[in-house]
Amino acid sequence: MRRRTTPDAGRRSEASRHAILTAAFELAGEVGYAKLSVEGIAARAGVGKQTIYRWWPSKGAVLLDAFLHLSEGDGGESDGGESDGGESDGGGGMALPDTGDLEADLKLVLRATVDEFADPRYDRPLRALTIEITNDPALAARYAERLDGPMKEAKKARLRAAQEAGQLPAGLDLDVAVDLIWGPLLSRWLRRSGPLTHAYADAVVETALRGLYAR
Amino acid sequence: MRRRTTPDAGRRSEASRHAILTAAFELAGEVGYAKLSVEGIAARAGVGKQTIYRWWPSKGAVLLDAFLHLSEGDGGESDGGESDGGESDGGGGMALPDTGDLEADLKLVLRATVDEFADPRYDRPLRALTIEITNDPALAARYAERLDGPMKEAKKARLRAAQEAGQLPAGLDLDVAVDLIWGPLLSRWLRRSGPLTHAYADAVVETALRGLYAR
Amino acid sequence: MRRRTTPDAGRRSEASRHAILTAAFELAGEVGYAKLSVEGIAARAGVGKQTIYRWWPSKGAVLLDAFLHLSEGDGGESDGGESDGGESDGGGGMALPDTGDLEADLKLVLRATVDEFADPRYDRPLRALTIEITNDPALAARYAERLDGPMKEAKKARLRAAQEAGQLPAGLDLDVAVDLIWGPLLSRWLRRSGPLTHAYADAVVETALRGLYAR
Amino acid sequence: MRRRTTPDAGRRSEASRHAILTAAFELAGEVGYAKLSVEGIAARAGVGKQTIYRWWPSKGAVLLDAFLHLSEGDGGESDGGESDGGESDGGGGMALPDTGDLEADLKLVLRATVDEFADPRYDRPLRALTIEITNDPALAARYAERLDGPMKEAKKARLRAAQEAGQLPAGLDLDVAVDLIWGPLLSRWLRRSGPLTHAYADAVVETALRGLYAR
DNA sequence: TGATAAGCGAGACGGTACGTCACGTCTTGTA
DNA sequence: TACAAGACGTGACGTACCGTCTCGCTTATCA
Repeated sequence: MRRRTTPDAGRRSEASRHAILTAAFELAGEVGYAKLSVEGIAARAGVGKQTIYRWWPSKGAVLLDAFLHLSEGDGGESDGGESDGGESDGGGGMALPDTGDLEADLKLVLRATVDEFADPRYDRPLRALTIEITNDPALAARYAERLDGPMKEAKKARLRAAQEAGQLPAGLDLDVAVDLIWGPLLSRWLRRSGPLTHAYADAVVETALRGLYAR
Repeated sequence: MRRRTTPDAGRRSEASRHAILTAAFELAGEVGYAKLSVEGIAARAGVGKQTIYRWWPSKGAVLLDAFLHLSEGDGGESDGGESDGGESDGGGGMALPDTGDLEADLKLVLRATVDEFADPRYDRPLRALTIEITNDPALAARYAERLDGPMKEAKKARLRAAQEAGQLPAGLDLDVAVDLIWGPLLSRWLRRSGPLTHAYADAVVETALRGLYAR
Repeated sequence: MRRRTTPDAGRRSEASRHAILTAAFELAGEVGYAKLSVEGIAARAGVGKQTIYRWWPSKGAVLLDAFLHLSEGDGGESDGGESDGGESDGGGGMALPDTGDLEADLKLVLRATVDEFADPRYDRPLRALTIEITNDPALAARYAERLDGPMKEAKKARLRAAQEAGQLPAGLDLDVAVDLIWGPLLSRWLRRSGPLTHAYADAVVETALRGLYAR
Repeated sequence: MRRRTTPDAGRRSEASRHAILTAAFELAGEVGYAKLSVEGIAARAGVGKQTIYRWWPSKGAVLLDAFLHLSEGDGGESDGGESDGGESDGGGGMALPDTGDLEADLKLVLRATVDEFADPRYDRPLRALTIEITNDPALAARYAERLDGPMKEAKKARLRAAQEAGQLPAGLDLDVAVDLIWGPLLSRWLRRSGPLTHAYADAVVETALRGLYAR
């Protein structure tokens, strides 16, 4: 079901690739997931549909590459980098701020993410990508590897620094910790289950750090 | 010349309604969101497409009602409760277990949710519904009102009981607390960003209760 | 496939019947055959669809009765009936003009028919009826009996009068004669194969009377 | 964002075109006008509906091309003549028989047409086409140009030959003459207003030639 | 003179077909 | 050989009507 002969990447048109990724991201921002079509992307990019199908297995894969494209100078098929300081950018050599004040640093980052979610230009493409990932485990794996993974490493690195500074216990499971801080935001954003404000971001950070039991 | 008003619910066929909701839920479980079609639902339910379009504004609305239908004896357009002790069932007068041991109770509930997510029969319809909600604010609002809201109330009720028993501080923001406990699960489930196990559920509960700072 | 118990015509609503026939004729004139629907007729007449299906076997039957309705004071289910001096009106005891001058009389009648065909208010319903008849032999039979038959009798009566006056040969087949005079008009009208003018009507009459051979 | 211009006929699939025209004609013959659907034609032709809608503006246009297709080796969009010696075939370079005996020649042709009308395989498609033409002036124009026109020329050519041989008067309006001969047949066929026999054909020819007045 | 059954308006129902959109594949011609 | 262009078979969309089927609600006999 996939193309059988790997296309000659050497002949690949960089101009078309760039146009496609840009068009995909912009269209996702303008029309939303439901009306995002390969035909629309091809038309906006001034490209034949086949050029998309030749290089990407699905609409979601294009979208994922569009995010990768943004979060580096590019990076589509290169290596390395990824992701964001919020939910979509940052990555690679990217690191979370480290002023020594973990709580302040986390609030800064989460507030930035909240702002991102509030901008339809990012909110909609991000929702589109999230939906594709939700539906497609293969895409989710690639997302984890290329976008979320590096970002998660940056998050864990910041927590590990706090750990080493004695601000967090040595036995803390950093994967759980990261989920505890970023999971609430994500779930409220996706389901629109409540207002997504700086105050909420602050409250999540404070509560996650100190726990429900005590204050 | 066309009718604009709400159709006469008095003449509505209960048999068709039931068949549609059942078909929608089952099909979502069998074929997944991407291949879930109104035509497919109508065919499986033995119903004309128009009967779906007459009563529901979108595929997502059908799916939401299908969940409501499950979580009560029915209740599509009736009143009252709904929702679940995990993520999709439970509801109405439904309450979280209260043995006095908050941590154990929460672990029990989260483990049940984890199990639910592991069953494709629930995982897939739930993903489908989540995607629809992600795309459609109106549906999200109805979801919040009819399914998530009552569930959230049950969750907050359990936390409030703990608060009143002095196990949680009086000033705790219960909305944030609920997100802190259930958000991590949700985000890991949707993005498949890590294994979803009982151990993970336990770790989330423990960490959320005690906070990152201390162990 | 038709209703099994003859409805009680005694209880039949004359108001509804009238409204339906009027609506059918007017709608046919306004929207044309292609967009003429039973639902549309019912809506325009302020009548339930069932009331149409109860009394008529098809849309075409309604249309035929609408013409019958026009061509008498009414006459839908009564007897007698008949048609027109042109193509759609006239009828019952109706007779073609007889001034003694056959040629002039025929020209008068054919010119009137031409005028009728030029008025969309008659042209379109007439086309609609003709189409229904073309498709439905049973309807064609009823048309022949109720509308065209009486008209044809009137035409033949006029020709017979001429015959008796020695203007036409005794052996003339009047059915063929009628077709020869009215057929050309009909065919040019339906296929729009040429201009339909008074001059054309005159030429047809003259040529039919004298034949092609001689002038 | 949609294409408005004529699609690129250069890329058109001849196989699909042929299959569509054949299917349309056959289906019209089998199920009749009322049940002739674009979906049915597409299914029978093994073709997507869009391929029909891409190249034809209406069901009637397909049907017309199907007749054109038959009456030549093909000729859908090519040039040249077509049409029929009776009512649907013949055309182009086609000519009516000319033995020098006009009356006999015309009887021969009209009898052939009568036979054609008696065969459901031609009767039904012909009715379907006639209905479409009745409803659609644009289609009627194209019909006049491509099918009826060439046929009419052939008919007029035969009459002109008789004229030149002194069998018909020089001043005879050939358009009227053609209508006088073929109109009666057409109108009797469409409305089923009487038996359509060889005897009738003969009588029409004889009466048209000699006129009603004298014998 | 009141029950009773029909016709009636309304319109929901299971269907078929409409004409459109997008899918992913394939073909053609250009550079 | 990659590309733009776009036709193709496929299948779903959401809408319009089909003809059938209840629902109350008149209304007009007939017990």
